[in-house]
Amino acid sequence: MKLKSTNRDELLEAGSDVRFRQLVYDLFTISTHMQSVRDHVAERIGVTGPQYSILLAIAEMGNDVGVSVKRVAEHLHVSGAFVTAETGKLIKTGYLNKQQDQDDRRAVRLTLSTKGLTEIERVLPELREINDTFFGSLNKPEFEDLSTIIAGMIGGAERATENTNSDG
Amino acid sequence: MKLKSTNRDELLEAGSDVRFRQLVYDLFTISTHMQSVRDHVAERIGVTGPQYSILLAIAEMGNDVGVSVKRVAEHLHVSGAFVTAETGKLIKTGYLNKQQDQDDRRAVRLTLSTKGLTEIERVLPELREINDTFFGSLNKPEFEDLSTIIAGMIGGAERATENTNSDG
DNA sequence: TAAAAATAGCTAAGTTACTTAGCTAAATAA
DNA sequence: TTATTTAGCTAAGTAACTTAGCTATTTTTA
Repeated sequence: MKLKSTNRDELLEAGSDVRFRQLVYDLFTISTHMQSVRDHVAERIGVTGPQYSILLAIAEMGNDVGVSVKRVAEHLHVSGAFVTAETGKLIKTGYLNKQQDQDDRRAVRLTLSTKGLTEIERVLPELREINDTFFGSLNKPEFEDLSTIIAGMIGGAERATENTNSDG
Repeated sequence: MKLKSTNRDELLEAGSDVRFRQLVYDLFTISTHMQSVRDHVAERIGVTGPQYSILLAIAEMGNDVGVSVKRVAEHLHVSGAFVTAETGKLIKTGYLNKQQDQDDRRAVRLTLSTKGLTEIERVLPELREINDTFFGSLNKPEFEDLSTIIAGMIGGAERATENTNSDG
């Protein structure tokens, strides 16, 4: 079976794309494991995986002022409706607070509650341990190379998927 | 907000894990885009994303002899039941063939049908174009570094998730 | 400045991609 | 030979989303 999934010489070895395909497969595998970690940590603090992502997004993007549903949705690459639904649950279970944005009264300011903050902090030591195992193979230059290379790929990844939705 | 999601000095910059967290976030983003590509290519040949993964797994793992449900499930990190269900649909729609394994009559040998093979090949030129955009930022040494680093991470990723299921 | 268009969020309804549990049949180990 | 394990299948359920359509605002434009 000849599959040859790239034309670029840079990604071929002696004309073969075997290493390239292995890379794609490995990236999938890593991503699966990253999801498992996230789900595990989420479970520890009593929320689902996606809910944990939402809590973290708010923590990272500005828990002081609060974050809109839209910003969370864009950050996580999910629909606004989904964020509305899940943040609703997180409010009901006491992890989040929500206020109307006084500058734009259509919008909303989501912030972590004390419970939300506490729980995120409570799980941090375990998260660090897991991450240190997960990324244990990386030394400093590898970490830096990987960061740089992966960050550099985002643009291409976006461009590659742009024309991928709905056209002929 | 101090989150600090790793203890390892190698992953910190001036004590901050900002770059590390960005890496984790970027890996998630890349993986989302990879999924989009897969779903798009799948749609082109008339199957769902997971079904396309199954077809590819069989193509890669040995379409000549045929592949068991179990091997496909392990390769894709999904349950056997799911592979049974999806391959059932792929047989009904004519992309796959299934025979009993004569050496182990509990087991099964899945192979691509002519249609399955043809469709995979028909979409290859477009897949190559997409991949070349997606991975367009990589030059040869970057590709090699990335492949090596990511491959090296698999073990740690597995170890990190091992104790992540069900224990206290 | 009034009307038109765009934007933020919410609700309802649906879909997809899975999983677990329990079964049968065959293979392997005790 | 019996007990255990393994491969696959079926049935039932669930989590994680999506789209479409609505209302209330805000922004644009004519």
